[in-house]
Amino acid sequence: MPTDRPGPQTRPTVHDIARAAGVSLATVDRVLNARPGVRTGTISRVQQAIDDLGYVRDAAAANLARQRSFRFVVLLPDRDTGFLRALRAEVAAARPHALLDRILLEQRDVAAQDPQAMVAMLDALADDRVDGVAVLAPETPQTRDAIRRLRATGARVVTLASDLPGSERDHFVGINNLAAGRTAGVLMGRFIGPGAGRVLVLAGSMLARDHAERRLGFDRVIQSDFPHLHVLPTLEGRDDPALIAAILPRALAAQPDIRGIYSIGAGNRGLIQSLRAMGRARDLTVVAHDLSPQARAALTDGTFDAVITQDVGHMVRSAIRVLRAHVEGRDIIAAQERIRIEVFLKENLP
Amino acid sequence: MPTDRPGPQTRPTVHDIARAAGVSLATVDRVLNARPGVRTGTISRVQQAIDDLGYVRDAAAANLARQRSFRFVVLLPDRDTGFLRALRAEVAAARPHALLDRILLEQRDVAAQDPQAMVAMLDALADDRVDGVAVLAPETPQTRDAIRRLRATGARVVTLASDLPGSERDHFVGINNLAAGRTAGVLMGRFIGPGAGRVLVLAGSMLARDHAERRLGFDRVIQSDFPHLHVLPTLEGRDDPALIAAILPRALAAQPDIRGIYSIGAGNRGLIQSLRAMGRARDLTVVAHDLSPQARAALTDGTFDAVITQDVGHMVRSAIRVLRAHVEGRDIIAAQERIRIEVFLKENLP
DNA sequence: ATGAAAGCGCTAACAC
DNA sequence: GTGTTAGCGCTTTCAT
Repeated sequence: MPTDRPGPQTRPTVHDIARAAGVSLATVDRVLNARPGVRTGTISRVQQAIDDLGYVRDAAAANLARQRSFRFVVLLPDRDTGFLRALRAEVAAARPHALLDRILLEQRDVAAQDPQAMVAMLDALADDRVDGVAVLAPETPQTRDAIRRLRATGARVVTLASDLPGSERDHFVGINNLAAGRTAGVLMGRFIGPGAGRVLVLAGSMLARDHAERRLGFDRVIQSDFPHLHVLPTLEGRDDPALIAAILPRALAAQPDIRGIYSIGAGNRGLIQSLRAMGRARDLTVVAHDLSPQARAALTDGTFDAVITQDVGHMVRSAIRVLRAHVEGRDIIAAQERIRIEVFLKENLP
Repeated sequence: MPTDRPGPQTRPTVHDIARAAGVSLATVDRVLNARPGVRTGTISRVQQAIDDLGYVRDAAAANLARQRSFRFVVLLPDRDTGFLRALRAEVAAARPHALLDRILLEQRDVAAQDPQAMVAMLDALADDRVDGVAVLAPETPQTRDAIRRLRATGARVVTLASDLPGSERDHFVGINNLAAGRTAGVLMGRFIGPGAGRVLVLAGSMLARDHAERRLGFDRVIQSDFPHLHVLPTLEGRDDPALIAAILPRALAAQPDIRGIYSIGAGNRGLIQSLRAMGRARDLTVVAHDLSPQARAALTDGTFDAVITQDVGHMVRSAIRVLRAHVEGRDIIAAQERIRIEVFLKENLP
């Protein structure tokens, strides 16, 4: 029962267009690339031939002839979290593959505690000749403006992990963090079950848009679907194991009926250490983000109950594909660039 | 703080190799493609030059010169389930993109109720000249052998969704179904909570390896982590809404303490209809597979509690990439071809 | 405004 | 065995 077989077709080439339109290759090329110096009448004749023959440009051949190469830069905060470490590793892993496609991939760390550093770096790239930039930056008016300036130079920009709406970036590579927070909320609510109680929320910093969005989604779900749970104000651990080890026991002691912890962002190492030290690893329901080696271990031994992740390798490859498509003026396959909210429990670890 | 910038390098070409080794382009090409007719000494001289210069072949240029085109065929059972419908749609959607890479993509439906049909089709393809085949077939010794015969003709084969170990297929495109079953089990166990009860399992047919593996993973997790739950023998609904509507109420009536239903495979339409008709849509914990429009609606209105999915678009694109890499003798990026077990709850629907 | 011709990196006849 | 040469489909000087 044959269903769908295309005939063995031979695609038309620029030669076919040239012959059909009665012009030379050069003219076809000018029309194809919307270059000036062609009479309107000629343009329409060529366009007609293109449409008639159903011509589709061979991108590989075009790139070969063009000898075009791309320079893409990935900008990351210079912190040392599991997530950023993984991101850097994936960028490094992607470099040789990118090189095969004539893409030079650089990665630079930007001082995270200095708000001006990122702006300075973006402005430097605007002067430098760079084709595309993938950036993970906190949401400030200054970074937004710097990205706008960078875009104005013709460079393409994607935001990574944490979006910067209003910055005129071309694309956001990451998960829907509101939905991720909702997912965390429903896992927390259903795992804790019917009894009332409080939930502690731990975050690196609320300046990052991704963290703020997760918190919002989490709160909304708990409020609407699990009203018997009470979510406490965010505890900012600044990804500092020592700080977390100091504030967490105090917070747990202050409220005796805490039944769950939602770890919104970086700082899992300190959280895990503290929980184990306090002997509270098993009785609390803990939902965290980012499947680092530490988080994986915590999931395995029951310290964590669920970990929500985004595939960092996918993000890096997607950022490269999207930047390239934008530079070449091609469409992207939206579904392929959708970064998934992945849920891991002890039982489905890969 | 610059971290990682490669210098603006120009890749060596075949010309550079030829010059360095003191041979002609043709000889370089012979060595590169392991073609016969080159003295051992010459081979090693060329190989030396390749290594010294760090030459990497430009795949795009090679394909252009080679004018090679690929014929890939996707073989699917001729049933009309949401999953297969989605798979067909994705194949159709991928066709134009594939064509840009000189890949002719065909899709054929094979009679599902006739065990010989698939074998006949595979053998027909073995005679036909086809470069790659992606197949979704039940696991029988006959299909295994037919795939082995097909592979022997030089065609590359990937199994889709349901694996056929021992068939010598090149690759399996799909999720780890044992892990998917485990995931379903833990969601079921944790959502139902501490009280004892029974769980009904509904499947299309246990002949399919993917379904059998899911069942196994599910049983194992329930047994080890939720021993207070008792899993009943599989109810085979054959994806027939009428049949399911007939057997489901009987099964539910026979055991009063059924608290959950695990729908392993096709047949969600009938399940949803029956649950609504019986008024049991809300009180039972239902975990199902494959996010069809019906399943999505059931999740939204609370009939389903969780749906486990594999991204069908990803599967199709992955199958094409993998087949092509195998035909061209290239490596695949394993992480990119990993099909994820996705978990959807009402709150994190995309 | 248009065309002829060379060439991108690689492959494949066909000579020698 | 090895080399010469003519492309693959497209772009790009440089003439006209």
